[in-house]
Amino acid sequence: MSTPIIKPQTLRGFRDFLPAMMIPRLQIIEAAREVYSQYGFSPIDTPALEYTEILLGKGGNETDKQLYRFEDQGGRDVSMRFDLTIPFARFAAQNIGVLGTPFKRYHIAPVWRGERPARGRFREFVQCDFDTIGTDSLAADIETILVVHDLLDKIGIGEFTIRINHRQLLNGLLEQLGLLEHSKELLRALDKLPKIGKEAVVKEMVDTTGVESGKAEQVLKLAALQGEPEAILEEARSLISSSELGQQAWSALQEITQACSNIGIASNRLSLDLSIARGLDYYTGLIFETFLTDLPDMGSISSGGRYDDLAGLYTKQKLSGVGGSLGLDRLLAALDEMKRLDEVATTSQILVLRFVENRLADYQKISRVLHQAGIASEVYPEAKALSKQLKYADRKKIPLALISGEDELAQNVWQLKNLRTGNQLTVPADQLAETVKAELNQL
RNA sequence: GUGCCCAUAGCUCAGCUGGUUAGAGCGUCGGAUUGUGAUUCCGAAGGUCGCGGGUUCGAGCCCCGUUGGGCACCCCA
Repeated sequence: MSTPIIKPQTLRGFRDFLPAMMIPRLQIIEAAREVYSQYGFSPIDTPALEYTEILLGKGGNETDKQLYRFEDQGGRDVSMRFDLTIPFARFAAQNIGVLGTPFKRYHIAPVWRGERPARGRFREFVQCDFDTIGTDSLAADIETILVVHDLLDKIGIGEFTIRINHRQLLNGLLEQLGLLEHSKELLRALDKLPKIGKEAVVKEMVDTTGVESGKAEQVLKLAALQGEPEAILEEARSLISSSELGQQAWSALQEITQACSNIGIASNRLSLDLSIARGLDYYTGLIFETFLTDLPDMGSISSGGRYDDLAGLYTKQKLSGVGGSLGLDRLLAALDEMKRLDEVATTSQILVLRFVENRLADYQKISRVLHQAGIASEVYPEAKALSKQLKYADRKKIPLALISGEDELAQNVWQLKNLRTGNQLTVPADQLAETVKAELNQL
């Protein structure tokens, strides 16, 4: 009787990452780090676990946040973070004294939510957040849009649209209509506009708040505006004219859209969409979501906005800010579906074949020479038939192979084979690194 | 958390109204080819039909539960 084996399985909504998925994953993280750094955001990290009271704050309950919550070995009530913003609020409250303002950070890390998994939705996923806190300047709002734009552009995910809106514009409208007290329900209904349509939204508004359907339709009138940002703003002007907050929001949106346009953001990539409401209640100003043109139903792959009191729960110091988040795993699910992921199974650029068994040292030595020249090289471990070794390179999609037996070793030359083209060159040892580099550049 | 659909070899799937030893393609491994891969040819391995229970003379197929996946609500990256 052998020992019964334990069924290997991962938890629902949790996943393994094979090299073919992990390599593009790291490429995106690398792209995000580059763009964030270029704009002056600094990296930080925080613990995966926090005191539950920190994460729950005042509003919201445990099931609302879909928390993984438990008691630790010391009897503390702890939970796994469900986003990076709340931990950042705690972090800022605790550390802003030594950091100073304005403070710009980025944070790339996994978060956990015990919600039902679906397409592009997992229980463990990585967010790539960036925020600027300690300034009310619209410069930071504009920069936030630029960062999202540059990052998605760099990743090469195809066409996308960043849809922006402003919380106070909606509130201004509600104020003018005398509906401010119902803003939460109304905004939640409004958020569903693209999905369920105008009539259903009006119905939900009436059902949940008891407002007259005529007023609900007026809310929709603003949200349903389509077209160029300038035109929409022009239309919206009169709808919020009696609200001071609304007018401020209006000016902010105008400044943001104009700045983006002047800076050179393509007009199809930034649109004003007054139906965007965002579920999260801490947003108070600019809000945005980003959709892929080819896969709009994947949901927003990057979203964020401005808040005027990030850390009010944890400190008396008022910290306003603006930021965004890129959903790495949702983005990867989209890339996967669009068949835009490279089929790469290794990072090696060249495979050194172990042709002659007792010449291993020569093969490892040349591999190190390549490493020192910045080339990713590996030596096949066994002196199997060359066809087997080449097949390994094939499967891993390694583009080059280095083949040398006794004859070449005696002459101090190497056979460099390009596995994509089948071409083969005889290269003297001292020219190998540069020849390999030249070959790689041509791929 | 509620409702619905799905689960057969590493992958994609076939398997008739429940009826003997469960199949294919691709992949893997070995060989044709002891100095050259992704083509071709030959051969092999690999499944307690997700798991547990029930109905039945008999279950991959029917019923219940459970785990995992998908879709719609909900929420969101």
